[in-house]
Amino acid sequence: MPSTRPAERAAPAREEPAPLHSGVHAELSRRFITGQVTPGSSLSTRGLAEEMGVSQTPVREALSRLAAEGAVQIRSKRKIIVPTMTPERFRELLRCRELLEPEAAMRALPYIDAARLRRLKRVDDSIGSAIANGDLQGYMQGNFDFHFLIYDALPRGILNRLIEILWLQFGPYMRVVYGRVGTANLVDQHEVAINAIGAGDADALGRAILADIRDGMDLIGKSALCMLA
Amino acid sequence: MPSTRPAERAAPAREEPAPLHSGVHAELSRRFITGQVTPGSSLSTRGLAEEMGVSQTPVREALSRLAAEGAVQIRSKRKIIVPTMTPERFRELLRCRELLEPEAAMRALPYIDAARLRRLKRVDDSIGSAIANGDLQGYMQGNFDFHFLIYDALPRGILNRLIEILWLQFGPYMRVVYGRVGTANLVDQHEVAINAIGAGDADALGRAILADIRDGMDLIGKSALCMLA
DNA sequence: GTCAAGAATCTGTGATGGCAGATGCCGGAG
DNA sequence: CTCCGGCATCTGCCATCACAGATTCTTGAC
Repeated sequence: MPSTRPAERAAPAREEPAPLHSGVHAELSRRFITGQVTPGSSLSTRGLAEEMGVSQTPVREALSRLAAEGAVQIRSKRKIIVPTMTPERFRELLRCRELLEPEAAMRALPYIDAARLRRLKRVDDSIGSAIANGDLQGYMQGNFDFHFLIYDALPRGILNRLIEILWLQFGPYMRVVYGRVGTANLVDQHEVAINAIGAGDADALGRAILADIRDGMDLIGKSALCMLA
Repeated sequence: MPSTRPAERAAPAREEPAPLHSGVHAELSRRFITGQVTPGSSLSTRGLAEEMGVSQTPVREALSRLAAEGAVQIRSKRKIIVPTMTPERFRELLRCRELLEPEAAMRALPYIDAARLRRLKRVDDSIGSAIANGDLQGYMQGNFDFHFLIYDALPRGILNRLIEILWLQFGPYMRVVYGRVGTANLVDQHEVAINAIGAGDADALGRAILADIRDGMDLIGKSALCMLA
């Protein structure tokens, strides 16, 4: 099972029950990263509470965290909404990714061992089959797992946390873009990255990650034609 | 009857009371950024609630946000603490700042008008007098104001939000470092930055911000001698 | 039919109370 | 003196209720 838990890497060995708000936040994060929420839609504390079988209190706490992470905006008009998608915001998101992710990958490279590299290849395969099956959600989950399998080789990083925040905001947008232009024309930069890792070539790895992000940048250009709201 | 407009709320704009948790978060953020909390210390929801005259609920919500921002760690052992200071963490914080802040400054440069430049000079003066008076808290507040007066010229940025998160984690550490090595040997890169802004020289501005951060890096090196925990 | 007033509902927000685990203090046994 | 058992206290956590603004639906007037 791929790690779907973004932040909270707790609950290691002890049989200590994880706080409910932590579970709610993990579930919501998964939905955001896999694009199961659409920009502009609204969430409600009561609705989510009932859906997840908990009270409002842990849901509110989780939503507070998501608000701090920029995944949701809390309007004073008694509305909690997913930020609407604008080309400017999308572009800035990608530029921040360009700034952080190649650096994170290059730094993490020395810590990627053979086992992790095998897992990377396995995840990349699952991404391929997800694309073949038109499984958008599976593709996005795999894409997330792939990138963070690299970055998290260097553990406990502040840098990785920042990148995670970007992905939380990024997921809902990507969903929309993929829904418009499809995933067919995806060039697989992941294979290039895997080869760079195998060769221990940090610069090549950084370039591959950068190219992967730039591909997303191109997608928005292509989808900008039909994008108006 | 010429249907009276249901509301002519154009002019006065009825003031909407800000949520309590928002105020609590703002106050706590200020304390973190100005170094009024010490690494390793613990906070309690009830204590802060009583101190600020509110219930636990808004305090918990504010602390959730601060946890998402990395300013506090929420231990499952019924403790919520300010992260302890380690040289590695301090170094990574500074490296993330190096990555983001020069870029943010260079991007914001075209949006800095004369009025903002004047405010920058005024803040820089206040920093000088704070140093002269040994007012550490005033110095840190001024330093924060100075940097974000630059970055926020380009409004509503995701990048700025990431930088703010870094500063929230940075404040408690800086307090400790300054307390150890003092603020006497601070070279004022701010003046260099102001001149670069006046000249419209983006590269020079980026270099000045970078040098300002590197100075902090040097400080930790100097204080590493007496740093053990 | 149109449209506005009002009621029912839904929203985030905040306070309260209580649960269970962790901490600390204090006194008694050795 | 040391040690340790138990109780008082403090902790985060969560459910519940109440409140006020916003939204939606209904209803009644014209």
